[in-house]
Amino acid sequence: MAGTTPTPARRIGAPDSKTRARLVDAAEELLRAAGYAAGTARRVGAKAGLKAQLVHYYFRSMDDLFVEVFRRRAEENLARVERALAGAVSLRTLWELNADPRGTAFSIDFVAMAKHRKTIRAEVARYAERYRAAQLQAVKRALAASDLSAEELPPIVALLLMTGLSQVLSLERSLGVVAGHDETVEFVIDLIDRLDSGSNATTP
Amino acid sequence: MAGTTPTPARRIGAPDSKTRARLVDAAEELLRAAGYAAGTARRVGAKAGLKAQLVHYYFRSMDDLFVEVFRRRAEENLARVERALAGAVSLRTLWELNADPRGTAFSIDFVAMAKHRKTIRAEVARYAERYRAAQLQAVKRALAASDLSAEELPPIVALLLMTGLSQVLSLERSLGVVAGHDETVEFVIDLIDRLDSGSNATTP
DNA sequence: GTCTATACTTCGATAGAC
DNA sequence: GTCTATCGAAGTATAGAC
Repeated sequence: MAGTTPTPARRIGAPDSKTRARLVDAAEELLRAAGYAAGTARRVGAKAGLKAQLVHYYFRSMDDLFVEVFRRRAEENLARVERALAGAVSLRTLWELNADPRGTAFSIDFVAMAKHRKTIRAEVARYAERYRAAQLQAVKRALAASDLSAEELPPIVALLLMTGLSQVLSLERSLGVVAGHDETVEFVIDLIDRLDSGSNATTP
Repeated sequence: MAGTTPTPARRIGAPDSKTRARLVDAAEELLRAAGYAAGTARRVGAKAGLKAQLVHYYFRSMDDLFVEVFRRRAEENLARVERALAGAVSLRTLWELNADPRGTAFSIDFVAMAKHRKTIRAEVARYAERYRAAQLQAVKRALAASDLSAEELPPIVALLLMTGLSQVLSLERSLGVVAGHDETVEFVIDLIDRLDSGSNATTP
């Protein structure tokens, strides 16, 4: 994984430069507000109040910049989630972490990008795996505290259902399609609470 | 809804032109293979073996072309689904329709586009609503045939869970992240089959 | 009705000035 | 170590030739 860059022909700015950080900020804001098609060096520069060429001084390519944007947000997100899941945790907490729009909304563009740019795909996949692993541990613990056995509801199934649901809700919301959302969320939270409190006798 | 175009300043080619259809084909193929960032007039033209300028003769803008690509595929999909859901239908059939990658894989790019281009968003949202409505009818009928009441599992909840799950599976698959997928699919299909056959006594 | 020559804007990237 | 002047390629769109 370390021999990917053949010979760095061009000089690249210091990783801890303040200017560099400003560019990453600007790029993130731009991607969030206007999607990845708007992620051009010129626009990033303009947004940061800097010359566009600086982008290419601090980043070998636009993809490198995008990866940096993603990585910074991803690490922050992971840290937040791992912190929240450190101790004993309820399914309710997990649900709310997943429903937090900070992750999803903005990552749709990255998933779209990931489909055809391998450096980005690698980054997104690595993050997805770490995120999944952290959550799975928490789901396992939460379900162990309920009176549902792992055969009745395997943790990975519960997790994928929750993840899928919050993703589809967030995605539809971004389209303005929200029919049935409230009802569904209410139902699921109710179900989750019953599992958390350890009595699921009548639950389908 | 009909007065959107102020004054068509430029001449536009006939909607039933054979050349036009070739361009739509090329664009669809390109989007599928290389994502929406590759959807440029020059590339579409090249792929179709035609001059790039023809794209602008047949479509007022690139967005118009994308809308056309989406609409054509969406209508085809809807027809296919409505046909499949016409008669009595099982949850299993519904699940398999949803899991069909023909829809999802390629629509991620459109959802990403939709977030920031309003003509595309309108088209995608309209499709999402029609698709949802068709499926919801089918879920209602399928669940009515099971021995689960609408309070125990509201149709919209079942539908959003299924949709979310197949979306998240497809999305992760595109990243190469597939841990737990097989197990989850097996579990869900098993659950679905039990519901379809009308005996869910022991189901969580 | 169909296509092309052309305009002009914006792109990523680099070589070289400070 | 930091930034800028500049390049060639690629982008959308139109006006006008067939």
